[in-house]
Amino acid sequence: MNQNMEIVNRLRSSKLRPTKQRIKIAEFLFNREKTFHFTVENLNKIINKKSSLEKISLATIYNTIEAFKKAGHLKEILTNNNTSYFDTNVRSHHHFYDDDTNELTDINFNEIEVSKLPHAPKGKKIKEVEIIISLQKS
Amino acid sequence: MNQNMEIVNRLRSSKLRPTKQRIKIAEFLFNREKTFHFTVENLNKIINKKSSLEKISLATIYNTIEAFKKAGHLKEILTNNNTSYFDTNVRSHHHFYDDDTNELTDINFNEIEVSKLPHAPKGKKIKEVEIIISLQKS
DNA sequence: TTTCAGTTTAGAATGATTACAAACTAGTAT
DNA sequence: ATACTAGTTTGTAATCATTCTAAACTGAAA
Repeated sequence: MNQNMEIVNRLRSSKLRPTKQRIKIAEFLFNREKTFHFTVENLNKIINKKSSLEKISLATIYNTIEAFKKAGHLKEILTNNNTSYFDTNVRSHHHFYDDDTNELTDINFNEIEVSKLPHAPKGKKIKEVEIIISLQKS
Repeated sequence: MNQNMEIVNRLRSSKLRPTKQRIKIAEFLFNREKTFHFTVENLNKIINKKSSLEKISLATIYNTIEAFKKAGHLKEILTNNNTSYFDTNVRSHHHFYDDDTNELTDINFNEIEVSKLPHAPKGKKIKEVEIIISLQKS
């Protein structure tokens, strides 16, 4: 209950009650160096692998991911695959999407540059600019 | 069977047998001035509205849209909504996506500009660059 | 006019996600 | 400590989009 304090505080400051399920998922997702791309099904398999003592229900994983997303700890990535992908890197950045393998890769922020942006329609403002570069075999 | 010739030829030149279902859908989609954004469910409702004499099955609509997409007559648009959106405008262009209403709007090609692109990972080449600007109430 | 590969169809199957209602629990007040 | 309550978790059912399937149908070539 000590190396968890950082995670617990992170949850508290997002008004998320630090339950053991949320702590376990948050530790898994956020205590890592490289950013992590995943689907819910994906995460479920890892979190609930046989060795896990306390299983977390799929519904809770969905709830938690949704809560983390709303709190700004996760970013949802767009693909044309009918599955949601999430990214632990919430800073503005973009992605390669491999149509053949369904794999996502980050694009380094300094490798892409938008020099001109439209203005939003009236009554609206720009929330986010997302660029996906889809790849195919060359 | 005359104002259809353009559509029929379009289908033929894509190696798509011009069946009455495909002709009907193609006429609806491509005989218009402004570009059209839709989901399959969307299109199904319009094509099969009560007044339609000959209904087209949902499976056929899915098949047809897939065939048109493969032939390059439709473009699939990415959103984080778990539904596929299509666009009759296949020229390279980008979109606003309104998170509140799930509506897509074209961004005029001269209103956005990418000045720097990453190179594709080895073995891969860039198929498409897609930019989605998500909007929220201001 | 026959033939057959390509197409359509209704309905079943699948996969992702959301809804639900009962059981549980973190945190607060007593 | 104890009780309380709103917030959470859970298993399961329900929903929604999409794909599969196998039988019936049809455009167009011979």
